[in-house]
This record gives sequence, C-alpha cells and structure tokens, in this order.
Amino acid sequence: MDPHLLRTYVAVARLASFSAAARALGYTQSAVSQHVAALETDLGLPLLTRRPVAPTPAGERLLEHAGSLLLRLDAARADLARFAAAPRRTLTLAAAPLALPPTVLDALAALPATGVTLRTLPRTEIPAAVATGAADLGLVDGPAAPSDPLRLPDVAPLTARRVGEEPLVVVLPAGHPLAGRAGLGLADLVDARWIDAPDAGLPLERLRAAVPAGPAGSAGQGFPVSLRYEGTDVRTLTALAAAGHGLALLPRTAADGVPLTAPRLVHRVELLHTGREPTGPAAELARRLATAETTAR
Amino acid sequence: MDPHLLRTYVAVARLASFSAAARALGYTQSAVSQHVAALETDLGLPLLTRRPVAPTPAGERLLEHAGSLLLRLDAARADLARFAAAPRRTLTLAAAPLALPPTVLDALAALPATGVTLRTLPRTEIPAAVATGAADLGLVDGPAAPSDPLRLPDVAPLTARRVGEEPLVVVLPAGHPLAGRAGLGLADLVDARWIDAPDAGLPLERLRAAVPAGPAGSAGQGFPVSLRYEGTDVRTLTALAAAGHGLALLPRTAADGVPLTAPRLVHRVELLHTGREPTGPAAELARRLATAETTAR
DNA sequence: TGTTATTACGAAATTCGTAATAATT
DNA sequence: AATTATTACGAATTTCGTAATAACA
Repeated sequence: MDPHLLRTYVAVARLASFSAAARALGYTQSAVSQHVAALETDLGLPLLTRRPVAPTPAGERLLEHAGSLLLRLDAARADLARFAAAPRRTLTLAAAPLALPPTVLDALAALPATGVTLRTLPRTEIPAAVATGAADLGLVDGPAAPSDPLRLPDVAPLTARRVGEEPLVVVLPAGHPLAGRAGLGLADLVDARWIDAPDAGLPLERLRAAVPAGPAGSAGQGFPVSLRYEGTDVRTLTALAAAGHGLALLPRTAADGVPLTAPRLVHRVELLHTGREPTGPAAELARRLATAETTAR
Repeated sequence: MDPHLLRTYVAVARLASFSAAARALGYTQSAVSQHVAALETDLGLPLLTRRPVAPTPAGERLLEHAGSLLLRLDAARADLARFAAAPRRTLTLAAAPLALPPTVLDALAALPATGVTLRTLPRTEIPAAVATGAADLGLVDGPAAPSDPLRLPDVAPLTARRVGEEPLVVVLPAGHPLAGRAGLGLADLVDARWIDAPDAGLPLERLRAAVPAGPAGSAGQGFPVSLRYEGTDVRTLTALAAAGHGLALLPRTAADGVPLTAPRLVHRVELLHTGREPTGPAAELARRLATAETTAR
C-alpha cells in the first residue's frame, strides 16, 4: 500500500475517471491504470468498477482509510520539516467561527504586529490545518462538560490548551413562547425546532448525545431540524434564528439570547498547536492567552 | 516516506542497532543503512546518531508519527482483507480487565459454543487489536460522564456501542477513617493516597481532569500516587487496596467497596467492532449484548 | 581485534512513458 | 466515431545483495 498508489487511487475515485486523474496528477493514463491495478492485486480485491468508474464497497472503505492515512502522512512530513525550518516570523491562525471570544481577539490585537493571517474554517478542519502546517496555531471550539477537554480527531500528536469557556445561550425569535423565561434547560428544548449549523454553530448531533434521556420518555432522537445552514457565517445564523427559522445555541459573547440554566454543557475554546513548543509570534500569542486564562479565573 | 522505510527506521530505533534490525527484518545491513539514509535525505534531517544508535530529537518525533501511521496502515489492510475473507466461524474477543461485567459474561456463556478465544489486554491496546484484525470484537471500558461515550484513540473507523454502565466504588482498607461512610464524593478523595493502575484499574490522569477544581483551593494536581501497578490483574489491585497501599476506584461488580455518591463519573463499557457489520459468532454476541442493554434500561 | 555502519558496484526488479489494442457510449 | 481503459514493451530508475572499506569499542 504505497502512498503514491493510494493518492492516485483517491484521485481516480474522486474524479471518477482514470484519464482525468492522470491529468490532475501529471501522469499518463497508463501509469494511473497500472497504479490502480497494482493496488488491486496487492489487496486482492477489485476497488473500482470501470465504465462508469465508481468505487466498489471495498473501494469505498479504502477511501475512508486513505483520507486519514494521507492526511497523517502530510502531517508527519510537515511536523518534521519544522525541525529544519527557520523560526517563523509571521503567524497564520486558523479559527472556527465561534472560537474567537474577546479574550482571543484582545490577545491578538496586543501582538506586536508582524504579518498575521487569520483564516476561518469549519471546526472539523482546524486540526488538519495545524497538523499539515497550513496554520501555525488553531482555535477550535465546541460544547463540552465544564472543564472537560474537547473531542478532537487525532490527525497527529497535537497539543490543546483551554483558552476560554463560557455559558451557552439560546437564540429565540422575538415572539417565541419561551422568550420571557430567564433561564432554560436543554431538556426543555428537545422538542423545539432547531437550526442545524454544524460549521457556524454547534453540531446538533453532540447535543443529542449530551441530553440524558429526553423528558417524559420522549421518543425519537430530539432536537428536530427545521433548517440546515452549511456556511460558516455566524451573523447569518443569528439572523435565521431571530427570523424564527428555528432555535440556535451559541456562546454568550457571540449572540444575545436567553441563558441556559445549570447547563451540563459550556462552550469551550482550545488553542491547538503541534506537540513541540511554538516559536516566534505563535509562541507570543500562546503565552498571552495562557496568562489571560489564569488571571481570569 | 515509504512505509517500508518507516518500518525499518522504527526497527533500527527500537533495537538501537542497524544489524539487529536487519536480522529482524530479513534484510542486509547494507539495505537497512540505505533505507535510513534514504529517509534522512527525503526528510532532509538526521534521524539517528550512530554509535551509539539513538534517535535525534527529530527522530523521536518521527517515531511518534510512525507508530500510529504504521498501525493505521495495518488496520486499513486488515479491514480490506475482511471483504474477501470467508465469514468467521470463530470468535476472538479482546477485553480490558474491567470490561467484562456480568451482562457480557452471560451473553458470552449463552453463545452456541464455537471456538471462542478471550484475551485480556491493557485498554489502550484494544482498539488497535480490533482494527488490525487481531480480535473480532473488543470490549473497552473507562470512566465517563453518565451516557457520554468513551474517548477512544481513533486508529481506524471503528464503531463503539455501549453495552454497560455502572456506578463506581472506592476500595478502602478495613481500618480506613472513611470506611464507615455510606457514600463519598470524588472531591473528598483528591488528597488521599491512590494506587495508579492504568491497565488493571482506571487511569488517575482521567480523574484529575474530571474533578473540577479541588476542594478549598487544593494546590497541586490531586490524587497523589503511593504505588503504581502495571499489570492487568484486578485481584492484585483489590488486594493492594485492601492491604492499605492506597485507594482504588473500580466498577461495582468488580469489587466490594464504598459507593461514590452523585459521581460525575460512571464506569462504562463499550463493544468495539469495525465499521461494517460483524459476521458469524461476533454478530451473534453483538446482538445478544444489544438486547441485554435495552431490556435492562 | 571484533563488531558495526557506510560505500561501491552490479544484478534484478520496479516504474513510467510510448504506442498499440480493446472496450464502452 | 470518439472517448477511455488496458496491455505490451522498453528505457530509466530504484532496490537490494555482495563485498570492500571505514569507524568505533
């Protein structure tokens, strides 16, 4: 299972064409065909049906493996490359949309302004961005039990450090029957209509798992979805919620809303960097965030 | 970064010798030397010091990456191999020492007796055993917030399903001052002496993270260790605890002890299998455990 | 001096492109 | 008929072993 073979196999499967993959990779049709054939004989299985080109069940499965395998390979190479590289003079920061609370923005503003690049990505892509060196530091967020670390996909040995934790609020449209209430429990809201915004907001899937059983034997799996928003723009999400498309759960500083009482969950932000100590501006930011965290407690 | 090169590099680093690695891998000294040289030029870094043979800092780091990388490769190959393999007639079960509650033992006993092999492993090795095909099914356990999934290292796309959850108890020696108490909170015990038994018991590290802040501003990191036990034998652990070497936290069915009141944690057991549906006896066991779980609720 | 890593070199295997062939729409 | 995958084949490269060399202990 040579990574080269895997890479071409992935390209062929994604483009659904040997020749297109060959063009994309700078190979010949012939070479691509040979790569796929070699992989198939190595594994002893057909991976693709030809005409139309589509992965077999085994091929589908290989795609899952290949994705994280190739990602890890890139991550390893990038990590090793940092040993030889000169200390960075610039800072590239990859942040999930809700992972920029005021503390982080302040620390960022206080940085001696070298070239800072800030990039917003869906939260699931942040670890990969840091691991492959596309970003020097990452800011991930998510719902978590108070003082529990986030669940992050491990693409490489990364270090995560908490830089913020705040309550969650529910964004309700003005006329909503619950709008007057001072505090709500998540369990009160399992039957409400929700906006599923896995990238801009918090993935509902996590909430389903977090709410113990549902009140009074509620069947189904709670948190029914009225609208799905696939972008990363938080203001769009709050606008949708205010307009009555459904409820949305956000950290307090991201939106005005009704606070959740005694929530089992908080919104947590973690700073992500590679296993070794960061250097240059990245180290500076990490230091500022660390002190901001400890003094705030 | 050819996997072959990685594999020989890992062997050389672990055996601290080119020639020993060559013997172990069925290569020549020369070939091994060339492999390492190729890897070093590819990455542009020295990975090993010679005489004595030891990894450089970059080499250390590569070892971390290589470990999970090669594991994932094996896992992918094993997973794909299952597509071609005949349905299994036997069942190999890899279980952590505390991951065999009565429900599981009952289900196992009720199986139409084909060849069943049960293997006890440290909990950290269970996912790898399942992913690489060394076991058909795995049973992992660990402390978790009630109805929260366990945190498992993702070596491959595995499926985990809860098969049991029970309270935790503290094993105290007979004369212990707290022995009379009906129920204890974990926070009462941060200053007690503990036995760290990451394989036989529950890793203390997890408890440190789980207990919010420590009572009355307790400094340090709580749960001081008086003895470390590295085996997987639960009876040894309970004996050590009873003899007064320190406290141990165990699931209720594994040991008599003082129950923990209102714990933020329970002991949870999950059944692990590969992403596709298991076949043969493995499927049978999974089915029995699923029904046992739902009827027990 | 004995063990162990590196280097030189050649045979064998592999990899990839050209070009011809076969199969599908 | 046109596009696209496979196959045949040869040149270039890579890989691994033998054997000589060099560097420790």
